[in-house]
Amino acid sequence: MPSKPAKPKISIATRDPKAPQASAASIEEVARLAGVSTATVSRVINNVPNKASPATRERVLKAVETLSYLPSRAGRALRQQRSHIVGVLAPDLGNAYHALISGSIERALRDQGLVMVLANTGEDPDQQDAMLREMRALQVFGVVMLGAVQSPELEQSLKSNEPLVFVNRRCPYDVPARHVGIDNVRAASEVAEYLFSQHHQGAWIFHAPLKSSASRDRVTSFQRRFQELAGADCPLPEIDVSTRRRDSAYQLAKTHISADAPPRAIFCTTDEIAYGVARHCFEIGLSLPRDSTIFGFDGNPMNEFLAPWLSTVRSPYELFGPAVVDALNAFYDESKASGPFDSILPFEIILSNGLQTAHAPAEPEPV
Amino acid sequence: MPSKPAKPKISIATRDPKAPQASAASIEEVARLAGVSTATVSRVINNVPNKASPATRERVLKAVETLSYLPSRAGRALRQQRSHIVGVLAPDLGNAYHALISGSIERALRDQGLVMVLANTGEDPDQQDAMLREMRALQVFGVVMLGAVQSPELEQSLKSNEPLVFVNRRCPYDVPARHVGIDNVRAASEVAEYLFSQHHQGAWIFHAPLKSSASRDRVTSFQRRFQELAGADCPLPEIDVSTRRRDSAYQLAKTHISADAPPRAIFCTTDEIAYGVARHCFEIGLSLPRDSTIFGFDGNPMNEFLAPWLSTVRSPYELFGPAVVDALNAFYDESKASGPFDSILPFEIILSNGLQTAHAPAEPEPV
DNA sequence: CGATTAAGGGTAATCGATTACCCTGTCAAG
DNA sequence: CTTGACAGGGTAATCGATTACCCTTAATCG
Repeated sequence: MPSKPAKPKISIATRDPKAPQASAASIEEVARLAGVSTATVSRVINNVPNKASPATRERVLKAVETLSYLPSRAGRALRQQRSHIVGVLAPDLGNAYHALISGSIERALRDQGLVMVLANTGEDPDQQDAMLREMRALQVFGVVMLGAVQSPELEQSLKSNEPLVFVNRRCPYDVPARHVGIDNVRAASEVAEYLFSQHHQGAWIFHAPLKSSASRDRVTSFQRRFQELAGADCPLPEIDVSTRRRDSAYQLAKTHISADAPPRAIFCTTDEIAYGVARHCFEIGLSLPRDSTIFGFDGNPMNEFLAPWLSTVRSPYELFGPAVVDALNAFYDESKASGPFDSILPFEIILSNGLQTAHAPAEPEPV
Repeated sequence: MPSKPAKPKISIATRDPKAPQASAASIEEVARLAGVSTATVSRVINNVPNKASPATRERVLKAVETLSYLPSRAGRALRQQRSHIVGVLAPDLGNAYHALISGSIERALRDQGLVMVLANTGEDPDQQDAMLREMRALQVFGVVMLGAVQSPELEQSLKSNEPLVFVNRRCPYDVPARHVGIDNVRAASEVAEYLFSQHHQGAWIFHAPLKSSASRDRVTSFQRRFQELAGADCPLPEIDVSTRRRDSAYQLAKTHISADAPPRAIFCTTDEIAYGVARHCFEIGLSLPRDSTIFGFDGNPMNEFLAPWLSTVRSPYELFGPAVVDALNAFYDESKASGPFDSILPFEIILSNGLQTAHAPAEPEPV
């Protein structure tokens, strides 16, 4: 055999663009091949007990194998009035925190035979509403709200008791609703204790919009604990980064932080905000964490590589998926229907272990 | 009116966990309310021309509004043998590059009224196969392969001419297949030119597995161009990071790079790999980019904030979504069915503009 | 032995849309 | 006046599953 370039090990006949989509086998064909009715095939596939003898079962499974039969999701959903799809509504996949949690949720769903429809909502009520309607049209198994905002359809969904799980941020309406997240109050309190132990003088706070319960909890708990320790008149300047984006934080840091009197301690309610603040700090010649201790929230795994100067509260990303799936299943399990509505996951305080300094950017070199 | 705590502005009656899911209105009810047949309702909804007088149209739309009718996706999919779902198979949502591209694709799909099912495949052929089967069962509108690997079901999908679009990495089989990505060959060649202009002595290469066409193109093109400029005997040590993860790159950098003779130029085939290599460089006391020029690929937008020392080839994230949607639509458009199979997007060379140094990590401080 | 009960399995209704096919007017061209 | 063409709209088949209901057989119980 002459040696050939080996990259595509298996070669396929050239695709015929006009080849008809060989329509997949239906339950009818399986039934015919196995010599039983479609009812029996359905029962075998769905493991209905006492409805098929071992011999029949075997014949059906053999036919399924032969035809490589896959039940049509549409047929099933139409009849059962329920699909195996779970919608995940996330503010922004560009945010590592949301992307990681979505990833964790997807893996956990897959283990249950469910699939994830993922949508960016941009924290926009209209987009959130459009997607909630879409989820209804899909008759989803459940909806996961990663960073919900108030919106009419969300209200509607709550009223009709649709299977809804809120992640991280709690439900923006005052009704009982399932929730998965960390204990932001305790975490922020521990951060306050740590920062107080390092810098008794006070700390600056850069926070995301307070419409989010997570941001609120983090800010108020931090303030309360710090003032408990340092006295009520302790300065805790509060800067509202009106988005949750690093560039907004960067711009705000520019107007608030100057090299002559930099804050010795900075508490940011998310890592993203910390990145923006830190960028400015580096650009005015500060050295972190020597000149300022900066604390974030979320614990992006990338920090170890790119932001060793950042202390943060790490969320247990991999636990979110299973917890969300449990919360969804509870909607269909009579016995758990009124179980606990909150799933509080453990967090971890990560202290900066790297001393990293930056100088002002040089002029870009010409190509 | 007495002032009340204002957080949840709208209050909802306590949810009744046993409330029946008020089943949504069907096309039948709309037809009854409008006094027409379901056929007419369907035609109005789908804008079939010359099938409804303006008056009828109006009545139907009014009924749709009144009942807040939403067509069942399952009913539609069952009849049309095609859903409005697009599957996106990505190796890992924890990778910012994949997350950003998925986000862009989702937005573009939404603009077309399509929804995205997203799945992590972990570059595992078995998981990829399971998801490809799932996509068939869902009768998806199309499948987007972000980082495809060879697998039996993929072969099968290609053979049956399913609507498949490969992103970034080309199809791992040697058949015509639609592809969206940047011109890796040209990009790597330009990187080689730049690195040569800075450091004629040569460069080290850290690369992801060469099973990926993107990695192959980047490595071979870089080598070819650098050797054209520097001579064939120019040293270009090549280190295979067998995963595409930053921690693997970090470990390999540890065994290959020492402080006494660090490489003056390092070419990494992805930003993630560059992060791992850079971490080691920082830890042994190097200053980047002063001591080494390090080049990545992908252009994570976070670099501006967290890795200003990194030069990189930036992918136009926001262009991926529309390009992918175009490629998918081409499968259903007779006139475009045999159009160009490749959509090559522009890239941008980003040169490091920050000088940032790191010292070895300090002992973690006790809590 | 008769009456129950459980196992095994078939028949056909059902879910909610789309669409092929058919029918009725109207109007303009020839 | 006849003939088409076209607008407007209804009837019913169809997509592929699940499942309520029914039937037969065999085993069990008193």
